Amino acid sequence: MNAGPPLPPALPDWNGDVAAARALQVELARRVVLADAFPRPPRTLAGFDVGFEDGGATTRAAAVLLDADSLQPLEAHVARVPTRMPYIPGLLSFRELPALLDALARLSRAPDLVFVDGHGIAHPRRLGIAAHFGVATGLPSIGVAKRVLVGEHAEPGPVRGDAAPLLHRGEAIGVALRSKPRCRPLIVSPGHRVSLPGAVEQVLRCLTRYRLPEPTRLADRLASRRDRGA
DNA sequence: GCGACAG
DNA sequence: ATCTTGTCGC
Repeated sequence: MNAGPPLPPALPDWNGDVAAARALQVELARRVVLADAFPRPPRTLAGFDVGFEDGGATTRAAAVLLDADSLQPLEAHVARVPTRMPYIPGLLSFRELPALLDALARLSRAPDLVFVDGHGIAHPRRLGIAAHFGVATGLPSIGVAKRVLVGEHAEPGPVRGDAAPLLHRGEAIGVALRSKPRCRPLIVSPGHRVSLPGAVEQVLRCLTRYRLPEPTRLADRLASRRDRGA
């Protein structure tokens, strides 16, 4: 194996110490691998997203497993856990990861590639929720966010597939990708065991008629309560 | 000191 | 994220 140094505690109980949480992110970010290390092409994909109930007291996470070729869902699960921490920009993963891991455990098999709603390395310390999820589980992951957290980018062209690099402190940390005409671009960034070009390539492969790629779109519907049966 | 700020 | 109806546009 190639385990490398053991992982620092990924989810310490929240005690309000923002500085300590940030320091842990810097430590975990060192474990992120930005090279494509997943089955190519992948056979199964998984999409993850989080929502809240009871005025935020309960965190609800959705996990959807899909066939990579047909993009059809194979399994869908929802996990509910008590919310332990408030939302703090830059520390999102500490708040949402517990629920996501619970949802992941419900899948009957491990996916070849994971898509998480939120950023990968397009984060102040390069550890957005998708990257944290990847390092914590060892699974290849990609971050698909609807808005920028850090960095700047030019307006991408109007055609699906047009992209503009997201830059931060001289680094290309992601891409603003036009996934659908007349819609704000998605911010795609590598999570773990995926390169930036690889992340964009895989997201493009999952686009149909909507703004979000299928894995994240399906998880989004389950997590956000507007999953009107059928 | 004044904004910005994933979900 | 969530609170919320109808409405403008393709």
